Amino acid sequence: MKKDKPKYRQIIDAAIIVIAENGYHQSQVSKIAKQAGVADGTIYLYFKNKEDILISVFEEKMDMFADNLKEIVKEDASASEKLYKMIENHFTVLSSNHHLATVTQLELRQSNLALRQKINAVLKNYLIFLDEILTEGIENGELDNRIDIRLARQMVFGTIDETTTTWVMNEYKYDLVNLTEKVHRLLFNGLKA
Amino acid sequence: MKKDKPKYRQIIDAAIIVIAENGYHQSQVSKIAKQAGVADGTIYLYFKNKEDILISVFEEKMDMFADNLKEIVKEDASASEKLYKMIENHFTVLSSNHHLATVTQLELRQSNLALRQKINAVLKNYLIFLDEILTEGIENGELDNRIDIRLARQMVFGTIDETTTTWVMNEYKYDLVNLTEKVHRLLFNGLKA
Amino acid sequence: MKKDKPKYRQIIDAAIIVIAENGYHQSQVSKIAKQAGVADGTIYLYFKNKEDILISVFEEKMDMFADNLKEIVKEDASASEKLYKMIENHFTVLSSNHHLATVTQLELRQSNLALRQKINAVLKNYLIFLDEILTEGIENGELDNRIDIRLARQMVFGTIDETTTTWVMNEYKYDLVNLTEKVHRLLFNGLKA
Amino acid sequence: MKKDKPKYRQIIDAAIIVIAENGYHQSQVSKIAKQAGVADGTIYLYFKNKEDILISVFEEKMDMFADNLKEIVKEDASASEKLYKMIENHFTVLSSNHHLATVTQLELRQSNLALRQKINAVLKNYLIFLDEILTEGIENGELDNRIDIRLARQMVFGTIDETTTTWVMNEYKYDLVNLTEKVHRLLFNGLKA
DNA sequence: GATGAATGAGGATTCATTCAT
DNA sequence: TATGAATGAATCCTCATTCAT
Repeated sequence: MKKDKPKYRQIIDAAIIVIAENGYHQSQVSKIAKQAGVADGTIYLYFKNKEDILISVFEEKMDMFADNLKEIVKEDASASEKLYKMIENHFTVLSSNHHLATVTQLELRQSNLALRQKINAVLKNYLIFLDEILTEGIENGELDNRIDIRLARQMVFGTIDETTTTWVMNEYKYDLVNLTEKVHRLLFNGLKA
Repeated sequence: MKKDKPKYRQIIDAAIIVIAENGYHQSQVSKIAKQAGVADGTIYLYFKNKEDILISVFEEKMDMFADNLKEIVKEDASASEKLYKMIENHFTVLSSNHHLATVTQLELRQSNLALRQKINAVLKNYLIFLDEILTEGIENGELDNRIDIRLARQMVFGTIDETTTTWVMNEYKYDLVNLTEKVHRLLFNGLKA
Repeated sequence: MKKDKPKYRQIIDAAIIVIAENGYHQSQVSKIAKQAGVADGTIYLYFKNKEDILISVFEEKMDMFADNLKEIVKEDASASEKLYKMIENHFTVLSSNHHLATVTQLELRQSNLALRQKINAVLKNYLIFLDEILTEGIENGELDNRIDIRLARQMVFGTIDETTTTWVMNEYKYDLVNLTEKVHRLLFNGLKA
Repeated sequence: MKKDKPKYRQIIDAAIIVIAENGYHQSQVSKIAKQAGVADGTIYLYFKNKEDILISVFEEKMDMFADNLKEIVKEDASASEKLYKMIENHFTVLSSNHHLATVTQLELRQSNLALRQKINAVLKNYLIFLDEILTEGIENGELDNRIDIRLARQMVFGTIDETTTTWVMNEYKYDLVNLTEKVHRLLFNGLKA
């Protein structure tokens, strides 16, 4: 499996650094190769093309979010608590890796539509778990049963995403994790029964 | 004033059509010129460069949103009603112009960071009016005085934006304006006292 | 018409020189542009792509052969005389332009199959006139009526071509036109009644 | 001797198959290695470089032609008969191996000049025997003593070659060996006393 | 003001060859 | 002998912008 070889991760990590530091349009394959300490051609032993590197960056990192979220969903807790943990996890992961935050919130969005659609497919995994939290909350009477799951998901994701993007655009100059409680309150108030 | 000359608007309108139909990365200056019925060089008599065309597209159209919103804010109505009208206006304008919706929600986001930052500056105008609604609502006791205005604004804008983008990505196949009430309820519940 | 503009011919002529002097595989577009005294991009205002330059080189020059041959065919002369003039014309044109001879006999044959097939299509024009000479000669009893036109054409063209290629590979060190008479005798003996 | 080891022939045979099926420009060393069932690196234990493989392909197969021709020359027969057998042999060998015919008539000609010059050196062996037939024929009065041996050789070889190439380009859809008699008549008529 | 021909910088990708194992 | 992962040089084409007319 290519993904288990050390060079695969080396290149993924190099891509995040290069994109964060140079911007999407200034991240040539040769720059990524240099940062990864491999030859240009080596990139193509592990990735089909440049786009494939970018999708892989997203997949690898999104899996981390999804895995964490999966754990959270499994826990024995209220929907409110799970939502809280989800927001906290999202903010914590990105707070601890500014490069990754820049890449996901700003740079990757400059990619073409085809790539963005693939990225959205990856996002689906994440949103499935969010849907579970919402469904569960409605069933146990904690959330308003008149809410439309799809819209609710868009509110939650849109708010988290917009909050994170604003934080990145303000160059991380305030503490993102500190906002968890307020964001949670806004969102939960909107959803609760 | 260049903006008042007919060719200025011709080019702006051509740009929206070309970008919506061909995608951001396939919208060469020569294509826009052809659609506008002018020579390539003429573009540069009205716009500094290509980026300037795109910013102007956004400015022109955003002004329409902002102007509408300004009227809404001035009305004698509750914060809830104003929020409702704002969402409704946003959805109505984009519903009536799919080209414009595609351009603002998908295509323009593929532009580089510099352009996106300028677009954000334009957005500020819009968000200022949103802030007014929120501030007013807090002052008259309609909204929870513990809410953080900035976060609230991000929730409102993030939700509207995410909802619109999802609608565009689903190729307008359901009615966006119909969602106004549900979106309003979700948001207002999150904000109310 | 692009073909009538001076830059079109400038580029064609530059291509012949560059290919003859550097070989097919060392004839980069930028080299041709430099030789032609235009920018790289200008090439693409006149030619679809690199292959199109090469096909055009062949077309332009082959037309010269075909035009001359057309005149010869029209003359009031025996098949033997027409064949003689055809060989003489072929040898004379290439003798007077060593660059062109190198390009058609050696370099252009290194191109890929697709290009060679297009070149063959161009050759058809030339061979049609050759067929006319042969048919006429059979009809007036000058040539053996048992000959297969297609094979005869292949003998004539194959011999002329092989003779020319050998001359180019020997670096033009003997006089090609001087061989006309001997080549004509060999071929005509093979064909005559 | 490397040539006697089984892998040497394996690689030669693999090269013919790969080139015939994929075309010269799509016949990467790795593809030939795979077809031969060896590792890429192994190729370089038997051949100096890629060009060396191609020359060897030609050498091996040309030797077959030359060996056959040698036998023909030795026979006690007229020049006319020997010429007939030579043409017949040439057509028969290539008719029975379409892969080889495609490779020698079309694909190998796409190689660079250096390779083609080496191929010509290999051809010399073949042409020496042809020269012998011609010299003998002149000496015994069968052929016209005014013919130029070099030109005669070019006519014979050019005609055979052009006939074969046309047959390959027409995708072997008629019988090449059937043309022997007609080709022989054309050529011999050109040469006879 | 208007034109459109000309410019030229910039980058993803392939593949023959090597060499440590 | 045999392997195959790694190397890195090399090039066609696009398109925003200019400027002579």
